[in-house]
Amino acid sequence: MGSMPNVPAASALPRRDQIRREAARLFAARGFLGVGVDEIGKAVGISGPGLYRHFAGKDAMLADLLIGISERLLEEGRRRAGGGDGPAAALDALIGGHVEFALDDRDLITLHDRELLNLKEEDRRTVRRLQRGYVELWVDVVRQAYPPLADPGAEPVARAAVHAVFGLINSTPHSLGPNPAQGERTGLQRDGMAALLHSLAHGAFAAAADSASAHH
Amino acid sequence: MGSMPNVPAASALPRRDQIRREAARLFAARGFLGVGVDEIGKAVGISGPGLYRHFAGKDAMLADLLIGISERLLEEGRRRAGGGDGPAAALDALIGGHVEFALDDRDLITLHDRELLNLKEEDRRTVRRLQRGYVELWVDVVRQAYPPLADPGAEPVARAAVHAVFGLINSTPHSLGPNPAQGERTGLQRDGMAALLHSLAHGAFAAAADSASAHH
DNA sequence: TCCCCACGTTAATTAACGTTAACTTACGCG
DNA sequence: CGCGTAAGTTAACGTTAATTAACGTGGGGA
Repeated sequence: MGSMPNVPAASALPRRDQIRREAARLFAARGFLGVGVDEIGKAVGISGPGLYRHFAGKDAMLADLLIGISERLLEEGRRRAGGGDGPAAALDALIGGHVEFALDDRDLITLHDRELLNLKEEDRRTVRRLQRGYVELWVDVVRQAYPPLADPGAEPVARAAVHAVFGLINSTPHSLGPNPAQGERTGLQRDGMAALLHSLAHGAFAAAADSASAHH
Repeated sequence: MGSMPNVPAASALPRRDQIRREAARLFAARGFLGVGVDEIGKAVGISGPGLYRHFAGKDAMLADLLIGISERLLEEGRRRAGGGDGPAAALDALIGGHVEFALDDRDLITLHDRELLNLKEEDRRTVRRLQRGYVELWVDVVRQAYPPLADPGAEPVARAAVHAVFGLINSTPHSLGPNPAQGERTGLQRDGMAALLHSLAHGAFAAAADSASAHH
């Protein structure tokens, strides 16, 4: 217990992270219940129950992935929202961060709202608490950036708009083929898609603000 | 074979439709692989293998649901797009139809892009063909309604925007609680949500058009 | 040198699930 | 009246999957 001889340096990535990556890929491709532990094991070069040296079980892998991504989103969101260049810049930073995430960690984004129901109650509550915090962060920033949404009666509108924009940005897994290899498939490479999603998000929020100011 | 004595009229809904509804509800709540046939049976008042009198198997139920919804979407989409009052009205009608669908058939919308991977190859191809047709319909109408998107180079932008707007509208299952009982929970009842989603969709398309005209 | 522990392996256990078989019941029709 | 068929029932079968047990191995301190 008094030594830390752990400097892998060989396969560049600790076993645990390697398992995380492959599990995320497989879960995203065929669903949590659709992939067996043997399959995950084979993907990292060990076989089946060997995984239990690194994770308490299949459930624990999913929980680790979902909690991890939720924490990263919230943390990075807080960092970006606190950029201190005014609400408009903060919203821009939030959108940019979420878009980056959706484009670069497609597997996790997919799992994030697809496999919540396969978590045990406690982990599900943890993830939901983090998600709620992330949504609140966005709602606050959006309402500052678009004054019509700051009206107390417009709070549900702002919240719904935030959820809708998440759906919009998270739709990229469906828009691009399942392979992140080359980005040249249907036209529109990564950066173009990022810019477009950014515009769409802004357009949606602006429309929400118009809608709110017209309604009252 | 020469008689049609089938006028149920008792439970208002033929068994087959009752099974469809409960299966959709359960699949949406816990995932296709997460619910057993016994559970579906119990939900309709018969037990387990009795379902095999109405469907060839669990897979067949899912296939029926996904093909059914895809056909309905495409058919209704074509009807609405052909309203003949110009491209702007056509797009409006398309958006309205999809929003109605997302609000009134939440379970099916959820399954539609969540359980495609649990279909057998042939059924999956069928669903994808229908989905592709639906997307093409939208892309055509959007490009007519927003001239900057009609530029040949803007076709991928239009397509991506359509996918993103689907994600936006389909996000309603996450926005509302799991219970469609009363609509008064977080504020924003059904019609308000419908109007908001409509505005957001338009805002997103307008932004896509701006983006495309700025880029060229 | 020895031994401990991280990291694997294969075999066994247990539970669940989809599907089929065999059998029952009610009822519309010739 | 009698019979065929639609619609169920329960029991049994075969598979698959997650987890646990029991066992192996190799390398780094004391």
